Amino acid sequence: MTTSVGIQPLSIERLRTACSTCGLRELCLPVGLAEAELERLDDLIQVRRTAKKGQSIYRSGDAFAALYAVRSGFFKTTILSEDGRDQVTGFYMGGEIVGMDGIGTELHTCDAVALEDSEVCVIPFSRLEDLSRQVPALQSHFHKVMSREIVRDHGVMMLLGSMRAEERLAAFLVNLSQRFVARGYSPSEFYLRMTREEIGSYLGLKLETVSRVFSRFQDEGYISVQQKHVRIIDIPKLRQLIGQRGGAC
Amino acid sequence: MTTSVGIQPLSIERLRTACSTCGLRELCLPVGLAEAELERLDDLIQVRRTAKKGQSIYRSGDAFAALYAVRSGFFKTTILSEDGRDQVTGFYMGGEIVGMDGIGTELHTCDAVALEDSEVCVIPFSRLEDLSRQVPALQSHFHKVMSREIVRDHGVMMLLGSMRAEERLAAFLVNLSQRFVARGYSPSEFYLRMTREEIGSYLGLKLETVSRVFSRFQDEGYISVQQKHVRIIDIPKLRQLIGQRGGAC
DNA sequence: CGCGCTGTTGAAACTTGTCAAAGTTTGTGG
DNA sequence: CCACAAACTTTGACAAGTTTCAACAGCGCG
Repeated sequence: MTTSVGIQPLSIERLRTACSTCGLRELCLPVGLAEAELERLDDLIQVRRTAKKGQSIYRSGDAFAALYAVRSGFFKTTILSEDGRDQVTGFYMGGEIVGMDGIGTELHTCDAVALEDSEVCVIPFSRLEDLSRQVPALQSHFHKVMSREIVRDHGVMMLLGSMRAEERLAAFLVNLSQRFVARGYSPSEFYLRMTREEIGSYLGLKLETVSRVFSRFQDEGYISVQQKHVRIIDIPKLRQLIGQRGGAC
Repeated sequence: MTTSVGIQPLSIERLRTACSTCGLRELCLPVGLAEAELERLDDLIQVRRTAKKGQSIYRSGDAFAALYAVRSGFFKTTILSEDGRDQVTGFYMGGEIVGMDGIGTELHTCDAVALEDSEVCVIPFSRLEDLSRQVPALQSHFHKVMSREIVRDHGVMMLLGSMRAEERLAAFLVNLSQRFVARGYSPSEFYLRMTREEIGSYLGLKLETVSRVFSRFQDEGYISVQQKHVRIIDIPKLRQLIGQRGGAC
C-alpha cells in the first residue's frame, strides 16, 4: 500500500499468498500464531517458487538458505549414495515443510523433487531464526515441526526394520489416507503421485513387490487399484494388517 | 558463592559438572558459544541424573519436559509398536542429545534406556527455548543438532531400505568407529555396549544374522570379535563394503 | 558354582529380489 | 489429432538372502 497503484502487479500476488490468508495455515508454519504475529510471518515469506513435475527445488550439495513450505503439489526427497543407489526419504504434500536436512551442515543432503507441477513458499532460514527469537509461539512451533520430522523418521525406521511387505504397504496407504483427510480430501480415494518404484524405494521394497502387494490387496478386496488411482475399501483391515506378526504373537 | 561455606556440598558437584568445564563441550550443546554465553548455559543445566544399566531416563508416553545430554555411558532409544515389536531407533554416547522426539507432541514417543551405568545432564526444554531466544549462537546450534538427527535418521533409512546385511553391519561398525574417534577413543578397538539383538533391531536384522555376519567378517579377516569386544582390522575394506552393489553396477 | 542370558552355528522354510516378457499409459512430435 | 516411443505396471518363474527353529557353548551374575 505504500507503492502507487498499478506499479507492482506482483505485490498483489504476494498479498494473496500471505500466510494469513492461506488455506493451509492450520497445517503449516503459522499454527498457533496470533494475528499480529502472523503478519510478521507474512513479511518474511515473500517469495514463492514453482517446480514443474520432475524439477527439484534444491539438490544434494546445494548451499542451504531456506526452508520450503509446500503450497500446492507433491514432492519427494531422495538421497543418492556414492555407488548410485538412491533412497526416497520422504513424500511431502501441502502444508508440509521441506529442507530441514540442510540446517545441520548448511548444505542440503538430499534432492527435493516435484512429483507434479507444484509451488512452494520460500522461508529464508536466517530470517526465520531472527523472527523466532522474537516470537516464542513461532519458535515453539518450529521446534515441534522439526521434532515431528524426527518422530516420522522413527516410524519409517520401524516400518523398514521390522515389517513385512504387506504391512509396509498397508502402513503407507493408511498414512497417506490420514494426510489427505487432514487436507480435506477423501480418506479412501486418491491418486498416487509417485511411481511404484518410488513407493518401493521409500518402503525398502522393489517395484515388482509393490505391484504384487497392490494386486494381492485388490484380490482380497481391501483396495481397488488402477495404476495411480487407489480406492481404499477396507481401512480397518489395513490398520489391522499393520499390527500383525505372522500368525502368533 | 552467595551461600555460606559448607551448606550445600551438592553445589560444588554442580560447579564441577558445568558445561564450561566439561570435557565433552566441543561435541555437545555448548559448541560455538562464547565464554559469557557458556556461563548462561551453565545456569540452565543444573541437574544431572544417573541411570543404572537397564534403567530408562524416560519412557514412551511420559510428559516431555527436558532434553538429556549424555555425560557418560551409553543409551539406546526404542519404540514399541502396539503388537509388541520394538525397534531400536538410535544409540547415543557422550555429548549426544537424547529426547528430541518429545518436543512435537510434548509426550515422549520412545524409551531411552541406559546400556551401561550412565549419567545425563538434564536440559529443561522451556528454559532452553528461553535462552536460545537470547543467545543466537545457542539457537543456531540447537537447530543444527536437531537437523543432524534428521540427517542421521535418513542415513539409517538408506541403510534399512537398500543395503544387505553385510553392508548394514559394515556401515554400523564404521559409524561407531568414527564416533569413538571423535571422543578420543581408539577407532579400531572398542566394546559394544549393546547385544546382538539390539544391533539387529537397529539394523533391521535378526540377532542370528548379526552374529553370522560378525563371524563372516572375522573369517575374512576384516575384524576380530569376541563377544562384545571388537577390533577392526581393515577399516578401508569395511568402507568399501558399504558402497557395494552385489557384483555389477 | 550353577542358572540364565547372550552368542554361535546348522538346516530348512519363506519372503523378497532378479530376470524376463508383455501390457498399459503418457507424452511428444509429426 | 494420431502415431509412436518411452516410461510405467503387471505377472510369472526362479534364485538368493534372511528368518525361523533348534541345539549347544560361553560368559557373568547372584
